[in-house]
Amino acid sequence: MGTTQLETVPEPKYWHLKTVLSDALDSEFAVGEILPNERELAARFGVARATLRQALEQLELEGRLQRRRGVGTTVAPPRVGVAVAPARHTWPGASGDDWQPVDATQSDTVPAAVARLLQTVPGEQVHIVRRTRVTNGQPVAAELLYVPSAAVPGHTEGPVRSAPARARAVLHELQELELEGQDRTVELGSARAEDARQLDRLPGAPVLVVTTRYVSGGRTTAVAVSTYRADTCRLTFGASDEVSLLAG
Amino acid sequence: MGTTQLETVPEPKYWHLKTVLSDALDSEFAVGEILPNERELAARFGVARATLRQALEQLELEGRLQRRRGVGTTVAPPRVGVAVAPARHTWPGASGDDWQPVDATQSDTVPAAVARLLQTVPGEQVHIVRRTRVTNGQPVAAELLYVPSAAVPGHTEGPVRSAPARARAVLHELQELELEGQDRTVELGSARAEDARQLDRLPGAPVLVVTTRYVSGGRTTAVAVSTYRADTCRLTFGASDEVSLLAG
DNA sequence: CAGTGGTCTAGACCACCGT
DNA sequence: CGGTGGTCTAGACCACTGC
Repeated sequence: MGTTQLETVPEPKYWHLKTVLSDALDSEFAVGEILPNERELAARFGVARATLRQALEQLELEGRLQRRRGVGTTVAPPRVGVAVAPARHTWPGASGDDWQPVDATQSDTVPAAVARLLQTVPGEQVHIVRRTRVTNGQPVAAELLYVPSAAVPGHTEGPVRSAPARARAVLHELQELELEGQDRTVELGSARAEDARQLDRLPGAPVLVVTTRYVSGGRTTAVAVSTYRADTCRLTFGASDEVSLLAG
Repeated sequence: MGTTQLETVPEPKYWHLKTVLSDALDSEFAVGEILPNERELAARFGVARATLRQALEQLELEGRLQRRRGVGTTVAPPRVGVAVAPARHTWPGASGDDWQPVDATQSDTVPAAVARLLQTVPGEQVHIVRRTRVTNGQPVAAELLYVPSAAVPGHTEGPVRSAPARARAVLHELQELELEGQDRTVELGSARAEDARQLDRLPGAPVLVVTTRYVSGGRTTAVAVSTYRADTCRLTFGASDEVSLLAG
């Protein structure tokens, strides 16, 4: 450094910091390694802690770092590729998907965006199935699946069952229907408090929200809203995961 | 409030603020309307400006707000649905896509991730085509398309052409090849300086990075890295856009 | 308990936009 | 030029983790 005369177009400090840290991560740190704490890093770079944190936040957003309160900041492993669109259209809960049913409830109020997709009227009963997706032992996604009760009029009123069993019952009924099509949207969101808990993140953490519409009998029969951890996930669409192809 | 006994788990102020602001946006503001400036809002809510900004940042991330330096904070329109995966596989630059070629260069160095996908060796020449995607007059995405020069050995050495013409030449050559397949990944990233300029955002702005692999002749023939504005875009995959279906 | 990251404050200055 | 959002500082306290 010395007498820095540079910065004709002053680059924000945190931006420059991010670059420096990023290079250091590539060359001097191994995955899982713990970085010095924020106060020390800030001192080492001669900036306020808030500025240092701005750089760390960006790197975390890009999946380079992982920070945990009370523990420290570690170097994150490369993002996991998670398959979102299987080769053939299938209902959620079809054999082979790696989602785990959590529970199921019934409600007559759903988010406005979901009601619009399902074309339900206010007050109409809808099953809400919660599921989790786990990859390599890490939770990567939480899902809420909305199915109008009218679409699956099965005899689910049997004896009291466990929460996962109720979820499985709804999913099982879906398989009976003919799936005519599906489409998806992906957008950025922030984790609601409940999702955050499931994903082992703080509320507000960045997530990729995948909304899937399932079409059967000429109408939207189910809507799944899946929230994936944006810091650790790379969503894959199409033929196959990059890794498996390169291995071939 | 009064003597708030609630909050056994105290909710952060900025989180609560975000909720309050979000509700206010729904009920009291119209799209495009300008909010009071940050200093005034902070005073009105009795918090430091930094705290207020934390809430605004989240709302901007979710596409509810739009902030511009020197101008102010406005209520954002709903996110635009942009089709990412067409019904049939096509090469980039096929007639009908709404990308605009910007320029094309040749280089022997590409990002490591791209080189891995293309299986190019260091030093191998690769065409790099820049394109922009514009929807409703707003730039929504910037793209870098990488094509190994060996894959398109056409006679592009003709007379000097304009930058867009060079780009079109490469794209045109691609159409001649048979496209055998493609797959995509979507992940969260932050805008590089150059992308940020094209997208009319500040560097580091959150973007959705779509990486498309085009397969021809049994190998990866092209890789497109498209960065979409995460604040304004909702990527759509599959049959069709939600809007067009609901309209039917 | 000590140490970590997360939240919050009250200020300052800068870069940018429109008038 | 005045007003906006963007950056930065130097502190403080809190919530969580692990020993």
